[in-house]
Parts: sequence; structure tokens; C-alpha cells
Amino acid sequence: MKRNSRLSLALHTLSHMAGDPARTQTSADIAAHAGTNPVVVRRVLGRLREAGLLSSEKGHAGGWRLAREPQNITLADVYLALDERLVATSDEENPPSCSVEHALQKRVTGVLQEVEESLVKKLGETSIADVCHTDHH
Amino acid sequence: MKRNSRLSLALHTLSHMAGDPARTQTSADIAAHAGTNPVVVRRVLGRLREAGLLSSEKGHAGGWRLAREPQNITLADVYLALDERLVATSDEENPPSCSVEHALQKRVTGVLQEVEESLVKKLGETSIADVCHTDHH
DNA sequence: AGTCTTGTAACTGGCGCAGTTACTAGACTA
DNA sequence: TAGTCTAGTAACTGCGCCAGTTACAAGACT
Repeated sequence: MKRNSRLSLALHTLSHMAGDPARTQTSADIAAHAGTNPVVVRRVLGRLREAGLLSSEKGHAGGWRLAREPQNITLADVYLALDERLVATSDEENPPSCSVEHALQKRVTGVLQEVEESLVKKLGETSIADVCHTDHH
Repeated sequence: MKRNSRLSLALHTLSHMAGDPARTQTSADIAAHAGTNPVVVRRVLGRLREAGLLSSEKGHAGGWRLAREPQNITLADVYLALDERLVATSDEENPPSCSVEHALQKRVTGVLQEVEESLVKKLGETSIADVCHTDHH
């Protein structure tokens, strides 16, 4: 895996779990499916748990389970849970040489933020259930 | 600068040049404006030149200039020129353990590609001229 | 010839992140 | 109680991407 690996892993795992929501899956199982490491899985899925998309339990017969119904988990939920912010810039420095430059800077970041919002909106239109059931169309 | 620095630099520079399209700017000038290095500027702007958005000339009084009118350069042109591909994944490996997993994998990447296309479409709706003139609205 | 510019190659350093190891903390089982 | 199975987490490694930098070649004007 290379680019957007966290988002890809999260989507893959959630879609997989949506196929059999009752069953709890261990991070080892998930890692084997995704071709990666249990610790990596727990790191990524931990974010999703914090966002209320998944629940996890320790101990014997523990593991991971969906905390909501698949149709109530949108791609936007996942995206925001992972704190990706693909488009928006994070500057926080740049002493603007002149006020004209400063205004331009603000306009550019403003446009990028609009694009980011548009992206999130688009992601909100698709649920995990949609991803899971797109096969027979 | 940190995230999306290339896109941010490109947009900033193009918008700046759109304000005075007749004037040629050296990479040193642009770098000073953007608070970065001339070589970095030439690297990023070189991509835009390959895409036909800018032209450059060597030698005395050389430099960079817009190759099109600002209203004919969209954010999508810039995005694609930089070969960003923010959303889409680049796998190219992953022996799919079973065919079900393979189908799921294809569905996830398919959805992400749709999102990517949607992003490009959205970017195509805004031109550099739009970015440049958003101040007095 | 001298100067100014782009174009590029090569190297460095930092940052992010997957991968790994090793451990702790719960939760169940026998 | 002891054993085991799990998540949770800290710490470290290694790789890849990229801005920054230095250095130099190539072209264009004076």
C-alpha cells in the first residue's frame, strides 16, 4: 500500500464487516485480510472507535464490531474520523510581506477550503452499505 | 509550508501573475513572494509549463508568463498538471486472497475514483481569474 | 566577454507513516 | 488461581516523499 492507505484500509475493513455485522473480528483477522499488521489495524480502527463508528472489546472473544448500522456510516464520517484534510492547507506561519499578498493568500486558502467542504459533502452521499452492495447493480 | 505545498504555491503564483499578465516574472521574484526557493519554484512551474499553462524564457529579461488568459485556467488544470491524485489509491499489488475480497477491493477503489472525478469536476468550476477577483464582491 | 535567466542533477534533512517488537491492561476460561 | 486471548500503547526502524540547497550547463540578451 502506498497512498491513502489509512482511508483505504478503513473503507475496506468497514465494508467487510458490514457483510456480517454480528460477528466480532480480531485485529489479527482483519490484518490478515488486508495484508498488513494487527498494530496498524488497531491504530487506524482506534480512530474510527473514537468517532463512534466502531466498538472494541478486550479479552477472550473480544475484537471489533460496527457501532452503527452500515447505512448510517458515510464515507464522510470515515474521512473526518481519520482527520485527513486532503485539500486544505495548514500554513500557520508566512508573514505576509504586503497586505495585497495577504489578501491573495486568504483567497487561495478560502477557495481550497470550499473545495474541501465540497469533497466532504460528496463523501457524505455514500454510505458503507452502498459500497458493500454495489456488486449486483 | 507543509501540506499541499505544490498546489498552494502554484495557485498563489498563478493568481499573482493574473493580476499583471503582461509582466514576466523571474523564479527569484516568485520565490521571494512565496517565501521559498527559486529552484523549487522552477520545479513546480515546470509542470505547469508542460501542461501549457505557463511559458518560460531563458536569458536576459527572461522569466515566466501566463500562456493562457486567467479565465481559461481552471483549478482542475492546475491540479491535473501537478499530477496530485489526492483521493485515488495506487495499489498495484495485493494478491486478492479470495475472489470475494477482490470484488470488494475493486468496489472500494471504484468509489474512491468516483470521488476523485467529482473533485476534479468541482475544481473545473473555478478559474484563476475567479480566485484573483474574489476580493471585491 | 559578461550577465542574466531557465533547466537539471545531486545531495541533505525533516516529516509522515507502515511495520515491528515488546510490553501492560482487561476479560474470559478452566 | 493460573492461563490465554484480546485490545491498547510506547518505542524504535526503515522507507519514501519532498522542500531546500548547491552547483553547474545551456541559452539569450547587452
